Amino acid sequence: MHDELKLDNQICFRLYSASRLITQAYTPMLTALGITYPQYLVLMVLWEKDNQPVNDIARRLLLETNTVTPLIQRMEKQGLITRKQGDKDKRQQIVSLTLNGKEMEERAYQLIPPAMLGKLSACPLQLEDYQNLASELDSIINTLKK
Amino acid sequence: MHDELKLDNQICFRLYSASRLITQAYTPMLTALGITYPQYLVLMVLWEKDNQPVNDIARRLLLETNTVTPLIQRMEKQGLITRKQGDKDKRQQIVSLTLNGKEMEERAYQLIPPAMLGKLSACPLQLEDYQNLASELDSIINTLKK
DNA sequence: ATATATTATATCGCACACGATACAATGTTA
DNA sequence: TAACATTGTATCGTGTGCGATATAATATAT
Repeated sequence: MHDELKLDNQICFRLYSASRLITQAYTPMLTALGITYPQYLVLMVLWEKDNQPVNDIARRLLLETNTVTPLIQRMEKQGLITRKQGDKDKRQQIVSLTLNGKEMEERAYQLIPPAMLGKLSACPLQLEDYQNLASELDSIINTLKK
Repeated sequence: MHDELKLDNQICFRLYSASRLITQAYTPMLTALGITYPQYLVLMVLWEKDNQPVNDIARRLLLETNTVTPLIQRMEKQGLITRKQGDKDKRQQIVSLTLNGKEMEERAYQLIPPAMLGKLSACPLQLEDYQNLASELDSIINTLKK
């Protein structure tokens, strides 16, 4: 038995588990808003800057466009965003928030941060630990992203 | 614009991205072995302890059995594992490694750790940082898991 | 200007994740 | 022991992720 192949020695398994568990923790609040976690990510991108082409959204989220295209198609059906062909570049599809999509920001702000604080209140990590964690994750992300 | 809803302030988005990127980094080696990352996780569980029921594998990976069942069905088709009904409890399906599944451990050991070391060689994190990261992720995992 | 290469998006196929549900085997209780 | 609850696995439906491919629009090069 090689120690390198033990589950408990794998950073990757920890990342995979932590990512799934924290997404699961978001789910009840997101369900109340009628959205999924990746849809929430797209909304956050658009709340920061509206009217972006698919490509920019995908790059911001480090996702492929063939993941984002069906995602925003579902969001369009749900009335959260609209799409229109770009003016300068007719290949682009510019994604814009609907009123519904814009109003969801305030509801998310009221709902999600306090609920997540509650869910992580039993976690022994301090503010400093979270900052370290963020910095370590950024190192890994920057090393591995194209 | 609420700071709490900025993508760059989200630990969850970092976890989600780091998890995807590091899984992507594994993919070329796993493809060479003919398996996926979740299948690799199941193999690691069985390399540590063979002949386990579906439920124990799922619990070890913090996954639901309705995720693991189709996963091991595909692995059975590929000849990596076999399933047989439990003796004491006939509801259980005991999952066992085939010779092929057993032999993959040595191939994985030769292939994966050195390749991952290479891919992360440009990462500025030191051994101590990885240990901190593991510990911080464990805190989050233990807080959120059932 | 035209042939060629690149880019932006979309479609398809496959493998997860997971909520909801079904069902048989086991445990529990009156 | 008969009725009921629980447990272990499986099935189904939906929504990602992503490799492979297609297509139209744009950029580049000759």
